[in-house]
Amino acid sequence: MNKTTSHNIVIVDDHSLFASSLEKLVNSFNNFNVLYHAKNGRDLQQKLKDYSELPEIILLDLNMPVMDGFETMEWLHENHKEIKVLVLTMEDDERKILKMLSNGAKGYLLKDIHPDKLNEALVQTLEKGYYHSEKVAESLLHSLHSNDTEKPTFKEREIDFMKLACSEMTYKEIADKMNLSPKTIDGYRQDLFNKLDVKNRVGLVIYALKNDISKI
Amino acid sequence: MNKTTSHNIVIVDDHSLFASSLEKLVNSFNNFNVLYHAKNGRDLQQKLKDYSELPEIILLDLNMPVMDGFETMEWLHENHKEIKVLVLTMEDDERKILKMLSNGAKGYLLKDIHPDKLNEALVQTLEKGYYHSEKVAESLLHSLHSNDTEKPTFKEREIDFMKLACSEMTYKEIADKMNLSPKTIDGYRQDLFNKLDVKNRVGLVIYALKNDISKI
DNA sequence: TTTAAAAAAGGGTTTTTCCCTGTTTTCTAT
DNA sequence: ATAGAAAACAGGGAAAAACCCTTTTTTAAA
Repeated sequence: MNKTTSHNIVIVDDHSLFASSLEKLVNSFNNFNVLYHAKNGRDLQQKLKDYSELPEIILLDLNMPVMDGFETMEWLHENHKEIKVLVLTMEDDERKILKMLSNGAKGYLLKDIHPDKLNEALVQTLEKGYYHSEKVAESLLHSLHSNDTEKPTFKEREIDFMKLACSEMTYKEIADKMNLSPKTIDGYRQDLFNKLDVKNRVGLVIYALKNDISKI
Repeated sequence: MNKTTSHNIVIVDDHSLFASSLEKLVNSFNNFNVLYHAKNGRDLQQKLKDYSELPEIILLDLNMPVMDGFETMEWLHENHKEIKVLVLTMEDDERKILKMLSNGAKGYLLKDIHPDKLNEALVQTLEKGYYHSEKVAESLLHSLHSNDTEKPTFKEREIDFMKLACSEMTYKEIADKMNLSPKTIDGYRQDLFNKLDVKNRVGLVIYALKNDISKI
């Protein structure tokens, strides 16, 4: 492996064990080299300044403290359009995939993929400028005609509400916490009851727990 | 690094990207060598048979399809007591920690730890037979203290009621099903609220699920 | 700029839940 | 048998949840 021909990668992930492990893997690929990794978006901003060399590709996680993947993506799109970003996360939520891709991500990879796929993604991103797995393509198509009876899709705020509903809080308290009127919460509640075909709050709680929307 | 003095590790994790990455990391440690990785418990059973060499330490994830970490731990404890198991997961739930340790796990590590900690854990597990982080020690102590205060005892009918409360039935419907007056049910409800220190039915449901009184 | 859709609120009613306070029945131990 | 304790039953009233229908505000799109 010749260092002069190798392409620089940066990993952004708060799970340092994963990041360190991933670094070894990426370094083992032909012509790829991990410059450094950052714990979150803020950390990345600092390190992009501190290091003279810019990466060609950033592998970006979504769930991070301080500055998450969404914010980071927006900032990179504004300030470093030349860096190609591949999202690398466990979240296979359709909404999130679409959000990141429309914010300029060049690809969306799930953490349970085979290492060869990652290598392929990196190579293809350099060559073609993007990489889209079958899964992502599927999601995109699915989102176009999602009239089927499968898992309903939730809005961000609905998910927030469901999580809070899985607690001893009253709806009024939930409204306060979400900075919304109790009436708006009542609207979310009603929509969810209809959408999920449940009769009351306990039914909603059970649904949320069954589908890993909330954990106890 | 001398291969004859290096200790064999096996990784059990369905996230193949993480597993492959972790393999590189572990191989980079002094005197450790990853034999192979398995996608789940079933896969592990097969590979333990197929390979002539047994690992000294298994790094085990919890959330896996087909055969999860809990089942796998039980099986290993029955059939391969000589292999030391370190749980490596994202779940920091106290009950899961206790469950795995009482099933014979030699340590419990979170995936966001620093790589050095993993190295330390592996070394210590070989030397002392176990590795317990501060977090795990905390959980154990906490569970001991909470042992005295809690664990209320339930009557048969109270348990029946709790199970039914974890459904969309109203108290009236539960009363019908249990052949009791709604007011009697109201009495059970009240007693349980006081006994368990919960505010409302959702609190009761969460308690019942957490303590395996009811399953969903 | 008009239009349409989605999100957020409001008003008002019924049902369920919650909580306090009791009475009656059942069981059990002396 | 009988007092004491637990279990079952119950009334009244306040609060929360559930339900339904309408209106305003925000957002995105044509």
